[in-house]
Amino acid sequence: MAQSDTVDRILDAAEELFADRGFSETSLRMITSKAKVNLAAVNYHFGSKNALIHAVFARFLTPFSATLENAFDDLEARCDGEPPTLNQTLWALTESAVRMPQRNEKGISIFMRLLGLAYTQSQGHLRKFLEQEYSQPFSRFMRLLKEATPQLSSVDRYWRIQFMLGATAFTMSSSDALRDILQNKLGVETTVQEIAARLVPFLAAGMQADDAMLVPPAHKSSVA
Amino acid sequence: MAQSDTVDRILDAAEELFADRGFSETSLRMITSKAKVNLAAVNYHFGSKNALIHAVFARFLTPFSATLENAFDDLEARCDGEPPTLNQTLWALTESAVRMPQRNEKGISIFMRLLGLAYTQSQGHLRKFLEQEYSQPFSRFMRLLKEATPQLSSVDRYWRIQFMLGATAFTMSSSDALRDILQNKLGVETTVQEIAARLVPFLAAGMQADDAMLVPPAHKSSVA
DNA sequence: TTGCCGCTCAAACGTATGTTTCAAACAGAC
DNA sequence: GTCTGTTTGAAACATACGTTTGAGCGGCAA
Repeated sequence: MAQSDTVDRILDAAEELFADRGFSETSLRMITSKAKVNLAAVNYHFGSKNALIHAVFARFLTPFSATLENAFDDLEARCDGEPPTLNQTLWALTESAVRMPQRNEKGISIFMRLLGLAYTQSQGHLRKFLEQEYSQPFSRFMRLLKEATPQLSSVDRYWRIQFMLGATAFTMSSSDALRDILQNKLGVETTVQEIAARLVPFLAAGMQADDAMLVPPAHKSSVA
Repeated sequence: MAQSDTVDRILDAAEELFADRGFSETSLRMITSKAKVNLAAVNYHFGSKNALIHAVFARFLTPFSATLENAFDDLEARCDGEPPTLNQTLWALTESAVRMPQRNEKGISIFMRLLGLAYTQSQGHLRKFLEQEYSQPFSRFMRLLKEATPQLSSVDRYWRIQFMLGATAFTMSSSDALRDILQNKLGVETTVQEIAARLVPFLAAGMQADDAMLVPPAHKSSVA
């Protein structure tokens, strides 16, 4: 009761502050005062700030990676030997993300923004932690992508996967701000699910673009 | 002589360190010791750390935005009234970036990584600075995108532009790391030009994807 | 030469950070 | 109630940061 309350309050506050401001821009004092918890509690329960960062990620990444494995299991079972298509694979991923139980209404966008920060703010320890902790579902996703795009060379596929990651992490990480802008400019409401629904076709199309065009087009030519 | 030497040495060191480690993770003491310059020189010549960050961006962004305006002028002149195509617009942008005179061999990737960080590390002051300093070429680019994709609804176009920005900023902001990984895994060397050459077709294809697919594929729809 | 001004330098300042300490409060078992 | 191990609390610690200070240097005009 006492422990888990404090621990969870710290995790909640840290999660939100990290997502808002980044890791090194968020101090332990901000976290503990937002969580209404004593400063020393962080080091007592987690050991260090870096370990707290890891715990924040583990709290949502561990159940998510389990959900994702199940989704991949289902998908491969349904496909019965045939490799799943690119669209199926991408949808399995996004549906797993969207279906994760949310702690609050901002849940999924915090989730996404943290993932984006993890890749972006080159915190060596975090990268190492994520790699050795969650390599399995990641590798599996990569394998599915590979089987779904046999026409691509390894190098092309590698870069296009980075492009997908970037579009996803970036968009999701600032989806709140972007949604607000859209609301103000065009008077349109948008849910995270709708953003995902727009993102997936974009990614799939990019992933499957003709890879012939490795030099700038001659000046007149254009995409039909 | 004395002044410009110190100023440039500071800018060079800051540029490289910022690109390597981010802004708040880079201290003035790291910068001045790398530049072999006294600590106080930064505040003397630039006024503050934030002003130094602005100066680093201004040094390459000002000539770049001039180059870009010229490229857009040329493009629109060549098209003679017709709106430039999406590919032409994207290539005008990337070629302007790639052709910028480089200070050293890492020039362009530092340039790219800094731009990525600018979007990613939500440093309020930087964003404000860039917006009010370089809004013109940015707006022009947006207008060209709009004219090149008349088939898209405003909302679709809005989100796809965010996807493009994300893929670009994210990839560029970690292009060094990604290049290293690729080098180790597949033993392939990659230049920034080649990354750009892979990125543009990806973006163009995503931008022009069929926008029909706004729900997951049929089998077993799960988002209730 | 003298005086001045732009610049550099070592040192210090005030503040904020992550972490540690140790006493007090607490809970549950006996 | 007493003991025991766990959790909290206020305070301090050492360190790093951005910034400021004031003395000193060097070239150059008068």
